Amino acid sequence: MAENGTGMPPGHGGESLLFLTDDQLRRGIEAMFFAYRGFTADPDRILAEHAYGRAHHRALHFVHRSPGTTVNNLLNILGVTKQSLNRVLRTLIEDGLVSSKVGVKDRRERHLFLTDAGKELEKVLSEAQRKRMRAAYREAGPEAVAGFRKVLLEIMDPEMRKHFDQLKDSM
Amino acid sequence: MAENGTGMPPGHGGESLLFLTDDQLRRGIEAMFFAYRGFTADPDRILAEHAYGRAHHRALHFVHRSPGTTVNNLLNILGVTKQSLNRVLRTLIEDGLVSSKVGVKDRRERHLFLTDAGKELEKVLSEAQRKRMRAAYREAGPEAVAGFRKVLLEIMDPEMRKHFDQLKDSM
DNA sequence: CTTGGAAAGTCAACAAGGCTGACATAAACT
DNA sequence: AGTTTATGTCAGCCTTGTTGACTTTCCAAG
Repeated sequence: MAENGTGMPPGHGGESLLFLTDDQLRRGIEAMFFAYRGFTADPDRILAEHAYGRAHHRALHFVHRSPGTTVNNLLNILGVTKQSLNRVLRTLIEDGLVSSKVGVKDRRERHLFLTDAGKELEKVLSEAQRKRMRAAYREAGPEAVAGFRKVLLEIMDPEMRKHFDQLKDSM
Repeated sequence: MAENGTGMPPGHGGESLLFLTDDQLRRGIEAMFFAYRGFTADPDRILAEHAYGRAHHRALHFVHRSPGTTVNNLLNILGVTKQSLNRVLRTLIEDGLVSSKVGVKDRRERHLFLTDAGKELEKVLSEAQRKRMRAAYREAGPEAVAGFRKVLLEIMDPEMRKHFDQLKDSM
């Protein structure tokens, strides 16, 4: 036992592989768990006031991010079934936060946009979330932030990484 | 408009606050979202084979981490209601993965332990999760990992941070 | 010693948000 | 004309969260 997870005996590897020990990895896993709770806490509180959930927030975020995106594209980004997404999208459309427009080139497709009310809520939600991230970034400093981003990129599934990189273009 | 989120006009602040722009923060938020999906993907697959969910994984993790912990302590760490936790705990106990022992000092309390079967499953789950984290850490390098941990700490709610730090002691 | 209250468990009911399967429609492609 | 694709919708199921009400056990303070 006393497995260090590096596949090498402890004490070997001159480049100091101590950050790859099982204990260090376990701490990172726990940090991700606790941090994600904080990450979603502020938007969750606001959403609850509007009788919405995290699923609505995600839809608002990505429609805001890629105005005119199709339902299918959103499906791939969010990684849920169309039935799940549709339920959320339908309420957002009914409530006048999202508008759905038939495609011009391919009229089977629906292109999604935020209405003014949708932009309003998205802004409130994202500003609450950014506020916490901004404070965290400021405390941690630019180099820590660079490392943070670097590790997160590596944790992603390749397909999710692809979506993440594609969003970059429209920034 | 063109709000940069720093509360300062763009171009000011000699210490390069570019990493605090709203766009940078938004990228960080998206990275967290996509990365968390990857973070949970491997355990989720294994759990599905056993007809368990993420809630079972969390319970197994923290009971493993703090053997003999009480239900109440677990409640605080996980941040759910006792009814939610109880449902999960009950199935784990019925399935012989967790054992619950009446406290000696305070006999109202139940102290939770993993059985051999519970330790087995916890190991499979955590090794799957660590495998991905290990690869990510290795790719990103020790300095990035330090930054990653630093930012995650800052994102946590103070109360969650407290729990996180308390776990450290028993490591 | 009695009683108040904390810790834990249980039952019931409900909601969000995942899932599958089946089916409809419209439009594009071959 | 027939097939595939994009979308929407209905029905039903599961997990995991919630609230509220109630019981049992048992420590501890009056």
